[in-house]
Amino acid sequence: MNFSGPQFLAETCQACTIRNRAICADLDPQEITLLNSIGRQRELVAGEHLLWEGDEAVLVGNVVEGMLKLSSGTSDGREQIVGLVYPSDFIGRPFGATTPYGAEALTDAKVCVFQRKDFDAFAQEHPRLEHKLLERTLTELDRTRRWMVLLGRMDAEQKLASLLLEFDDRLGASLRANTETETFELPIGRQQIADVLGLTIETISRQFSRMKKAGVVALPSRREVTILDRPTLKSLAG
Amino acid sequence: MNFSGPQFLAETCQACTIRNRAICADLDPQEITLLNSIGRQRELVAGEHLLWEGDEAVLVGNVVEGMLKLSSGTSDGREQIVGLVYPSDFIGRPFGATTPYGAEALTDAKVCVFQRKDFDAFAQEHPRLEHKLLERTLTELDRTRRWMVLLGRMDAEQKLASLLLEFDDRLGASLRANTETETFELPIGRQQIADVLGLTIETISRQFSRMKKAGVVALPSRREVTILDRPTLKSLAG
DNA sequence: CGTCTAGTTGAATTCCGTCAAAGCGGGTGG
DNA sequence: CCACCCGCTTTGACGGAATTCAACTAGACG
Repeated sequence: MNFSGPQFLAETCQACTIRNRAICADLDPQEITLLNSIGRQRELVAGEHLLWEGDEAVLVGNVVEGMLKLSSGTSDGREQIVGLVYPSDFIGRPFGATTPYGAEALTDAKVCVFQRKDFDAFAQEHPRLEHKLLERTLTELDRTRRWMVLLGRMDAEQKLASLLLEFDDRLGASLRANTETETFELPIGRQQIADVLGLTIETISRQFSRMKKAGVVALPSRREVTILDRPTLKSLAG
Repeated sequence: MNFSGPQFLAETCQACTIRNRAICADLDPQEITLLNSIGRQRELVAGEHLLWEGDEAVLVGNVVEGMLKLSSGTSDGREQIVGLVYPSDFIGRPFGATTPYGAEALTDAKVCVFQRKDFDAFAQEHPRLEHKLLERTLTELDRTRRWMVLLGRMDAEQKLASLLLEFDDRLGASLRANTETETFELPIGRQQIADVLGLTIETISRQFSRMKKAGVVALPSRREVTILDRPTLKSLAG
């Protein structure tokens, strides 16, 4: 089955939920059609890899739905998550030989993918696209550097509080059960929270328990968090 | 005194030592002249700030000589260095409202600076420049993410060993006393090494002492390091 | 020669990691 | 429908690595 015909995908693009937030925003209809002709939608199930660390960089894309993690392994087999990728975020390494980190779906996900060399060529000829990509990359670099402060200078409590606030912010309306409550669904399990924050699963668990006992959050289920006392949570985040 | 006349700077650019490594490489003579007309050279003494964290982003530039650090402070007054900037590296935050971290000269330095809005406008009209900047930003993002693995998952010994190897690599010929020895000059003091690695000055000092005692490095002076046993140092870095 | 800053070293403490065991919950098969 | 199982999470006890606090030392500079 081949979905890469311009016709089919042009329609997909029109209906695309991230159409005006992703890097393809601002392209004119003709450019969109052209971009369509080189890309295709790909569905990932939770746990499926899109990119493997160290592989040749063959794919780039845009996340349409779901969440992915970017991660890098250490020599002793542990892992550090170096980025979380949300809908409308760009993924992959254009203009480079190898992918310096793996990308794995955390939830079922939908990604609009391109062969890197097709994308590179297209980008070179469409400065507006490159400009969007540049802005996005600069923003991502800022975010990554803020994260470095977290990894380098914060204790376990500050790290977890910060992450919960970030989830609450970035998942926003999309994954929140409804707009009235302060409850949201965690996109990742305890082990991966640990891998994001540079801690162990036991430390995460203990910090959750402490926050629960202190009445700052409630944990209706393993994958849900309710913020009971936002000001305190913010102060814990430092 | 005004150095911003096209004439003067056009000549400066021709003689620029980083001319073919920085983002201005690949521009044609006409573009260079134009770029000159909006930029100027600025000399910094060690310790001088080029950008303040949180300030409005007014400046961007290229480092010509010397080294700078990018850093972000924590609420309790400690600091995390989020990037080291070497000659030919780009510095500052184009297309953004505020500078998310401070930039301070570690050594006396020479920087080719532009008003951000002038640079933004120029970049928008010169896709080749934006492309260079994009490549550079992508590379910087990769480097930053590798650093996250270091901050999140390595112990003090691995962190310091990794940093020494990076210095040895990146300072290369430029700051190395001479090409035959394994000695190089540290661009930063103990406190700032600690701020790079997310550790304290005491821990850095102890790790240096351990490596010295183990015969892996020698420390001819506070600011010099000699690598005596590179294979072991590499294995310490993990 | 004294002062000042940067770095080193030591002792006590704290936080987090490690190891181990038990608890929970969702799914499957009897 | 229930019992069992498996993976994930929680909790506890302990040890170790890094921080903290504090005293001391080495150079640099007047």
